[in-house]
Amino acid sequence: MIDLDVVDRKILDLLQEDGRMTNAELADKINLSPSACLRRVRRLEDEGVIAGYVMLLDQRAIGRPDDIFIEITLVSQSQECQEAFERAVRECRDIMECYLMAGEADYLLRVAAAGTADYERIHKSHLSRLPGVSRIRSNFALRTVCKTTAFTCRI
Amino acid sequence: MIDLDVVDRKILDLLQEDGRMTNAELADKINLSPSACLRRVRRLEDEGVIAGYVMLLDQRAIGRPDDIFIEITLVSQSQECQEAFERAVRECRDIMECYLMAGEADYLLRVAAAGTADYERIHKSHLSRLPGVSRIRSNFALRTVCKTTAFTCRI
DNA sequence: CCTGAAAGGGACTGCGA
DNA sequence: TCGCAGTCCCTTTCAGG
Repeated sequence: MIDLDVVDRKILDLLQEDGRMTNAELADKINLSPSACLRRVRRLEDEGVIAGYVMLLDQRAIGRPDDIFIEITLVSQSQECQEAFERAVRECRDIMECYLMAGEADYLLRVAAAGTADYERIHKSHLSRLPGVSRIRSNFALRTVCKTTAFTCRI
Repeated sequence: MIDLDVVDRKILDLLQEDGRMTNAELADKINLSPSACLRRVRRLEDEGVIAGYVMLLDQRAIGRPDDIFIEITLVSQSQECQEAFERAVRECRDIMECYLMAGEADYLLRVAAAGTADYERIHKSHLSRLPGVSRIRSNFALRTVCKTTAFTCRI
């Protein structure tokens, strides 16, 4: 576990909000010279604190506004069964997230779809064909209340 | 709904993978001049296709490796009840996502915690104090099988 | 750990096609 | 739309404290 000082936290907060902020602007906001600022950012990247930088698409604008959460139960929790299922999940580009769960269902998935008709297609051609599935339960999200990729770096 | 040509899709694919790629490198990869490339990126930003650029933190490295999915049922689905609940949710920095759901539970939340003890703290001091809650059901994720912020721009 | 200087490269704009 | 060319700013490294 890496320890982060106040300046590191400020850097992380700012870059979580704007991943393309220039080093010069970042340095200015934390009152540090650009070279010192860059060295800290590189250190955070090298240490693995910073996982990466990404562009986010607007789900609506690209025509996939709907989120569906899917609980999946497997016929068996054997290692082979899980591995086969997970391999297939990772290859399906409609599945945005997948978690192995404690509790009732074995897996929780999030799929992004273009309405119910598109979800039916995804269900038919992908989800129902995932190996070792015994039960699928789909839950539609009506609206996203909030969503963030940013963690609060408590100072 | 905006129509995106093949070049736009390539731009979106590349920037979703690396949000800090320089315009010069991006232009090179799509075989376009930097000025033409930059113009397209700006158009995609202005049109709202690109929602933004963010840095991603490694949940493990910052000491919050655990994801908990929480189904919440309200005492009433009246508009006031929903609004009060959602306002409180948006102010809680431990809640990473919240969706209004169709189906059994009213809301689905994701919380990032530092182990079960930390989740107990979050549950006690935040979740159980959210207004109008009748039932809370917590589901721990044992492992993240896959997770992406990137949509496939089918070419 | 920091600052500052210097070189090299990128971002952005205006113009002609 | 594109590409080109010019200007300005940023990135990055290195020397020195």
